[in-house]
Amino acid sequence: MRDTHMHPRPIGRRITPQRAQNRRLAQSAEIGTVTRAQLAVLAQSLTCTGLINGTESHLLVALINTAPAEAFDKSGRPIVFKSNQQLAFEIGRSVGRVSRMLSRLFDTGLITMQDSGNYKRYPIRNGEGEITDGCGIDLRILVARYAELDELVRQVRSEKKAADAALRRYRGALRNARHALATAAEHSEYILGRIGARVDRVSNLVGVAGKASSRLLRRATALLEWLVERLMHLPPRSAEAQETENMTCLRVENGMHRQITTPHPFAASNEERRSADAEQHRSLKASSASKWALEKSLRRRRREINQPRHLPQAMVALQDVIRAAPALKTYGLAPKSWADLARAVPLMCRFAGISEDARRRAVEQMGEQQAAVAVAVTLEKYERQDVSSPGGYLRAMTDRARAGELYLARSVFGLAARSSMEVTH
DNA sequence: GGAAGCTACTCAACTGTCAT
DNA sequence: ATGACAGTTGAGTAGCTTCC
Repeated sequence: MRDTHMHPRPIGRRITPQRAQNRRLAQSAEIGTVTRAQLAVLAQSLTCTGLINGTESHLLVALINTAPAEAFDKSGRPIVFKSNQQLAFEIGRSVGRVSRMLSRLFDTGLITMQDSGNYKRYPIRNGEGEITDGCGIDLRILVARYAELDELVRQVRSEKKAADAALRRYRGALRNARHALATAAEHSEYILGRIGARVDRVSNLVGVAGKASSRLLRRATALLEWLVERLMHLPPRSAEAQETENMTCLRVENGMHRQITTPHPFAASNEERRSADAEQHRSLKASSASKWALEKSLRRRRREINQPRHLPQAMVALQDVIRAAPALKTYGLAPKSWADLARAVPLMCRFAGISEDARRRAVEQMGEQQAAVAVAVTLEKYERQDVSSPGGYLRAMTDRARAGELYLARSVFGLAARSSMEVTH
């Protein structure tokens, strides 16, 4: 049955819980802690985080530059009263597009807006003519979120750098491996064929290198480098050296590691060619057991990229978490992967009022993924008013995790069941 | 003649939908 | 992703009518 109280067409800019929350956040901003120039630089950098696109960034920069620099001083009020028409003219887009982009920026929490009855933007001044408030585009939320957004930009940049480095190193390793195969004369056709097949297999598993995850690339690189070293008759690396390259864990985690005990797996003597080949087969078999396991783990990793990773302790799917915590949707969060959910943790904590310290401890104790689930559960319970102190609730969960008594899956499935009951009734 | 009230119109903003 | 269009809102304003 249709709700007769609902207007068929909502009039004016919609006020969602998230927008209301953003307004509250804007009011808590400490003006004077960030300059206009800093915000302009940040606004230009935000495109790399995926929060906004280029046009939205352009509009945001235009808004920041519209407010006088003094508006960001301690006694200032960074509120913009420019019309959509003027903004559209300045950024070379239509008025309708500007209106929509402002809504998007409002949703993303990069601006807030206070509309007047007739949508006109105007300042409210005190007796001395100073602007104390106004109906317009409020930039205070940028000041409030500056540290968080700046950190996000830095993080994304460093991840990109690491990903680029992994890509370059993988391409180099693949080139080296193929070159080593082409120039290696001292091995039999059979051995070269087998190693060549393994190089091809690694290359196929990685697929388009530019689209592969940096973790997958690093593992593939390590495998290729190992194959080259075997072709070059280099002695196996010491455990310490491997550890410094963050490789040890790769072998330990598959649980099938066999340490290479033969220092020179490929004998060179012509007289002993036959037996050496046999030895090579054996040593390749033995020493490559761990590497073969590594290839298997590469395949597994590839599957994990497309499918949600299961929690080590509780088999919870991302969809279960989303069903369990409709508050995520309420706040405009729609994680498509575990990484998305982990990235949303600072924002969720902000919405729930969970302190930085509580969040850090949860991540340290549970790991990013499980902590993200715990924070989502806390946010949902806070939204349902089941808990009055979300920070305390999260700390209690962290303590239970430390004691090995945290069963997040139960909470997730319980909340999901409650949500589906509420939907059906 | 001036004040008050009514009406029609303009303006600036929003959203939904459709086409490109 | 973007622009265009239709339909909506309420404040502001101009012009007209009515009343004192």
